[in-house]
Amino acid sequence: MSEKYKEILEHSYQLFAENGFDQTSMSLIAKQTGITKPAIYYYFNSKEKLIQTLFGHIIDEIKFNNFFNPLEYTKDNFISKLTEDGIKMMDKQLQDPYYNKIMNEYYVLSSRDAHYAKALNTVLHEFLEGFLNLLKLAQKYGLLSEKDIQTKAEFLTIIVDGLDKYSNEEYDLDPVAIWAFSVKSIFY
Amino acid sequence: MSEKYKEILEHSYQLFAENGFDQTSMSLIAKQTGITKPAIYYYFNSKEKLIQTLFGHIIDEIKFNNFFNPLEYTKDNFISKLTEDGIKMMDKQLQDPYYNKIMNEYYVLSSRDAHYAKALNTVLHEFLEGFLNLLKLAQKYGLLSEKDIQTKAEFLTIIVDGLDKYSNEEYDLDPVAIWAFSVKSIFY
DNA sequence: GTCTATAAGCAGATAGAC
DNA sequence: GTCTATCTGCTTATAGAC
Repeated sequence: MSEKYKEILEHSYQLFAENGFDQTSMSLIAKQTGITKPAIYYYFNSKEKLIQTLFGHIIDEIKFNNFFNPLEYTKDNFISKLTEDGIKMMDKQLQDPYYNKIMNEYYVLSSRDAHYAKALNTVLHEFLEGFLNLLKLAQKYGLLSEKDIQTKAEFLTIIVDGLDKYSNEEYDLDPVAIWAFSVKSIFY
Repeated sequence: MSEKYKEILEHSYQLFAENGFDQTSMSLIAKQTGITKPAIYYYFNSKEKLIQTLFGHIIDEIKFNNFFNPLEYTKDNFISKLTEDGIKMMDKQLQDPYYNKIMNEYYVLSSRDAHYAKALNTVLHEFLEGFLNLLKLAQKYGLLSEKDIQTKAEFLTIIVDGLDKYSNEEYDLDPVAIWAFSVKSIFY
């Protein structure tokens, strides 16, 4: 892929996050990238295509396996490892000031466009299955009863998603404490 | 307040939820309301003013006290009552197909406009304080240790918010089970 | 590949008649 | 209060030169 192509995507990411899709014109993206509008249309047939392409790249970054690796979980480290990995995930997404904002944009899009809804649903289910597998492993280690496994996986998925939303300075919640408590509460 | 004024707000609510603020023109709102665009400007100075006014009305509906009343909580019914009220809240918001979508719109707005951010933060803190008071009551009843009270209140707030988001047919999670589990997990 | 110039349309908002 | 008509500006997108 060409260098300009990547640059356009990078500036789009930032500008869409800051202003939203509708309030970010192709002209503004062009200006920020240091080219003109028709140059963007050379790489992307339409604004919608640009938004879709960007979405594909973002989706690839938020796979469950990028944050949680079952192979690293032993009987002894299980609870602390799960706590730790969740915190690392929050930290990573906090370091990108645009991540949360642009995800909100795509979440709104998904409520009106089945294409986006389907993709975000897939991400959700990867987390669901990921946590489910992790909890089954915990069960094998004898750390967990088989009861409520499905609910507990859904529970963790929702918490992870929610903490993301509230993990910034605007809200004075304590996401780390909440996650630690959540993890602890499934091992009773 | 005039009848037309209310009608404009009602149609705005629906259209903003369905299409988003930017994709909903004043012309469309006028058309749906059965009037012309200048008639809307007679009631609202600007589109922004319309969006703000609507926001004020919505905010009034999502106060903690509309869903949870501490006076109804006794030592015996506490856990089941808390579970029940949470479910009622989800049900109520599910019955309005526009609620979630328009709240997403305002949430996105809040990430760019301090006015909206402040108001939504207030709502969040009312829930936080509400749950905190409820948990202190539970503590008085001897149902709870004083440990982690703050974290547990934040925990419930985030769960309630997250369940809202995933309480619709698109996602095959089981919000009732998750809420029930969450409530149970704070009384160990 | 990247540009200048431009098309075609819709947005928010208002003037002024009734 | 509500209308018709209109202004101004910005939007996505393209034609065609270099």
